[in-house]
Amino acid sequence: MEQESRLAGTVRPGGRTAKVRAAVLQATQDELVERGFHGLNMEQVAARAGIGKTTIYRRWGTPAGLVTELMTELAAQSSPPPDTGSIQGDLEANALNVLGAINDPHLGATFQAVIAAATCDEGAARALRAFYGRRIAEWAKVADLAVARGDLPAGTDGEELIKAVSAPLYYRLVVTREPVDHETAVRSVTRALIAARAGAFVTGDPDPAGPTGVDAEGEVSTGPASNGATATRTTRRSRP
Amino acid sequence: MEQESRLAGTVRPGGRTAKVRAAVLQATQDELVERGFHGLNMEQVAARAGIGKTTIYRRWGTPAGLVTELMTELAAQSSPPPDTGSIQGDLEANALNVLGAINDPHLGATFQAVIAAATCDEGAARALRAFYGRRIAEWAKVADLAVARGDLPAGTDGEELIKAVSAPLYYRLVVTREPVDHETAVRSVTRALIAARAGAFVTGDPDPAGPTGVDAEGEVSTGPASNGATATRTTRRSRP
DNA sequence: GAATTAATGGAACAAGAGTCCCGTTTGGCG
DNA sequence: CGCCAAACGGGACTCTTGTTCCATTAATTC
Repeated sequence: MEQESRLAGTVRPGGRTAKVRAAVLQATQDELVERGFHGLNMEQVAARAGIGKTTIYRRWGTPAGLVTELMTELAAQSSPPPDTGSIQGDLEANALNVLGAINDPHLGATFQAVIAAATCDEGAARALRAFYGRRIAEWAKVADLAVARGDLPAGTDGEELIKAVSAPLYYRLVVTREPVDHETAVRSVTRALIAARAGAFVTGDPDPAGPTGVDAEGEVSTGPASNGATATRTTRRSRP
Repeated sequence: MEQESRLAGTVRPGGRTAKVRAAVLQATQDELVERGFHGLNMEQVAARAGIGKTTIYRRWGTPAGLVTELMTELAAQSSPPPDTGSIQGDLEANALNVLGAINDPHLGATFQAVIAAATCDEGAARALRAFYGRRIAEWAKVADLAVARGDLPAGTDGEELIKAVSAPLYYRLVVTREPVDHETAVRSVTRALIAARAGAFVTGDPDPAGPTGVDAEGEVSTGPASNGATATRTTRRSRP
């Protein structure tokens, strides 16, 4: 079950351990590309890495553990946001960065694996949150710069904006499972930017554009039943 | 939660078979809520449903198979979009519908399970695409109505708009794994609507607002390989 | 470069998941 | 009502997955 799971060369970072780790992570990634997360097999990974399976179990415990460390590893390699000088350019850089990651065979497989792992393993979920928390916070800076330049309304929530740019891409990757292409990425930027310029990302202000006012307070309750805002509703209960 | 779901396609839709099916799907859902997808155990489901495990294996084969059928079942129960009379109200109804599904213990667990299953099982992936394809197409009609009323620019792509409203919610559910609340839903509507009114969802027109022109092709590079539009999905079946 | 000790590897072992066989039950139909 | 085919159930069986034990290897320390 739960092993020591001492992460990356904690105690003895010496050459052998590091080599084992590298070989295992590499094998894990290759296996993910070929068979996906659910096909990830500890014994198979061990064989591929040329490592005894005892070692794999001892250090990583489960497939989710392997994937979690792989994600941690990738997190360390993520590129910092460039400052292209325009918020448009920066957001596009972000979108294309995500696009590239999603469509890269290795990275795409890894992300999907971690997402899958996170639905069942708390460690993977933490790694995922940590990764995106950091990444989003980092990219949010470009929005702050834009605000400082006067390119965006004061008070714009940078993190929300970055999320808004990325969301449609991941949504397609994971939920609707459509191919995600360059145009999707660019459009996502355009749409988010329009909303941002209109002040829709200003903190604590859900109702920026007068006529588009949100009257909210529909309150949801009843399971999946729809329950909106204005006018008539055909409230229908689906089966809980 | 006694579902009398009878949907078959089976050769013998008679009483016993249907009861077995209902019991198994119910047990599956309960197990998903308690243990998640990766904890889904065929033997456990069989025991809980009071059904021989041979039957489970024979009819559904794998955990992914169980989850896939569960999703198909839920798809049949999804509620149709209301026509609230305003695009704002309709989109909010959609967002709250999604919100309710995500936050419902049973539905939320099921969605996450199917999403996880879809990353490795082609059947689950198909079911997922089918479900959202239908759902989105159905809700897209409210956008068409809005266009007819003059509430939205002519040529607005309804499906894209619906996706834009849902994406941030699923993104939070699956990727950043933050709680998804009412405000998130409402803001998602606001933002999408602003972009829609500005024409950002008009088909084949990625550059509606002049000054917000997209110069694209900046190409990002760094870190994760960037890659124009190569949609490589690596899904693979588990076992027969 | 010898001692010390963490880390690894291999093989046997235990647990469980998935399959198979075959007898029993049930629904459809004349 | 009685027959037949389809579906179910139980239990034995097999193969995969995960664990344990202990000898071996190699990094660190002095």
